[in-house]
Amino acid sequence: MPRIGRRERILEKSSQLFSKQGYHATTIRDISEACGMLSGSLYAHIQSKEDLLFEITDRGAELFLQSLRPIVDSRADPVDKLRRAMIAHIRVITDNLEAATVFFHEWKSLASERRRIIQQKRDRYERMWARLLSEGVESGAFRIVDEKFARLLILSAANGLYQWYRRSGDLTPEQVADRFTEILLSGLSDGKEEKR
Amino acid sequence: MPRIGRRERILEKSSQLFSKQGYHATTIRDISEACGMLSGSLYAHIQSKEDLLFEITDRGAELFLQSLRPIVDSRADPVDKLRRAMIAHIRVITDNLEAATVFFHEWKSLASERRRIIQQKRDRYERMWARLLSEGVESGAFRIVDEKFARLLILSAANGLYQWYRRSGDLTPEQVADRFTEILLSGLSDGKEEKR
DNA sequence: CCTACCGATCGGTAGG
DNA sequence: CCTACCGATCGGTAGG
Repeated sequence: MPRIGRRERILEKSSQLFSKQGYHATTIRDISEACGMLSGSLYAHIQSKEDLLFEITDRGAELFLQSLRPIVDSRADPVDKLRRAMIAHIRVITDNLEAATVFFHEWKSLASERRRIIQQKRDRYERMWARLLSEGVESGAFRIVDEKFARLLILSAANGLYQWYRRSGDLTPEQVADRFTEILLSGLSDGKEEKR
Repeated sequence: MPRIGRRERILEKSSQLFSKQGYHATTIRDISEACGMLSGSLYAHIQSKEDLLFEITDRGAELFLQSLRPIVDSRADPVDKLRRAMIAHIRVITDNLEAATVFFHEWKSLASERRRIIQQKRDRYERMWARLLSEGVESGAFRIVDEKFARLLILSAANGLYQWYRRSGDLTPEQVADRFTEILLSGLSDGKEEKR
C-alpha cells in the first residue's frame, strides 16, 4: 500500500516541472526522477501522464471557484465586492504559483473531454465575475461602457500575475490586490479632467 | 532553388500550428504536411525545428519594438503618448494574432542562447514603456503610486488580448485600444468619490 | 517500487 | 522535394 502523501508529492513535483518546462516538454522520467523513483514505478500511483495535468488544472479551477463563490453571494456593496474578489483571485494565484501557472498555461494540452470540463469551470468563473460587475453597473457604482470588455481586461491583468509575481518580491498578496483595485477603480490619469 | 515565398509559407504554417497546439506538441511532420511536403523535405528550407520558433518569436519582438519606438521618441503629451502606444501594441497583436500567441506562449521553449536574445528584446520593450509612464508621472499627467506595478498591470492586460481577441469579433483594434485606455486612465468607479 | 522491455514516434540525415 | 532510413527517446506495461 502506498504511503499517504506519495501521490501528493508526485502532483507537487509535476506542478513544478510543468510550470517550468511545460507539459509536453516534461517527461515521465523527469517526474519520476524528481520523486526519487524510476519511470515504471510512477504507474503504481497514476494511470497516465495526462491524469497529472488534469488533476492539477482541475484543482486550480476549484480553488478559483470556491474562493469567489462566497463573495459573489454576499451582500456587500459592489466596490467592496470587487476589492474582495480581487484579493481572493490574487491569493489563489500567489498561494499556488506553480499550479496556477499550469492552470493558465497548459490546460489546452488536455484531451477533448477533460479539456471541456476545465473550459466549463472557467466559463462558470467568468460568469461569476460578469454578475459582480453588472451588479455594480446597475447600482451605479461602476461606470462601464462595455462590460464584457471590462471583465476581460480585469481578468487578463490579474491572470498575468503568475508571470511576474515571485514570493521573494517585496509585495504581499494584499498589497498587490490593493494597488490593483486602486488603479482599476480610479485610473491612472491625474483626475483633473472631468469624467466623461 | 527554392521558390521565393516557400520559407514564408513554412513560417506561416508553423505559426498557426505552434499557436494552436504549442511548440512541443507540434511535430515536424505536422508542419511539413501543412506545407504539402514530406518531413525530410522541410530540411531543404530550415536547419532545425527550433529555427522556426526563434524566427517567429524574434519577428514578433521586432514588431513590438519598432512600432513603439517612434511613439516613445515623439514629443506628444504623456496621455496622448499612452493612447498611441496602446494602439500600437494592440495593433501588433491583432494584426499578427498567431505569431503574437507564439511570442507570448512559447518563447520559453527556446534553448538558452536564443532565449536570452528574446528576453533582452522583451526587457528593452518594457523599458520603453517604463520611460513613457515615468514621463507622465513627472509631468503630473499620471498619478501612479508604484510605476513598476502599473506597467506590469498595463502590459499584462494588453497582452492577454491574444487569448480572447478574434478577428471575427465585433471590436476593431482601434475600438479595443480606445476602451482599454479609457478604463486605464479613468477607472471603473463612478467618479463621484474624490480622487485620493 | 524495480527490472526489463515494448511499439510508436520523434527530429533529423544521406543520397538522389 | 522524395525515398529510405537512423538513433534516441517517448509514454506505458508485465511480472515480480
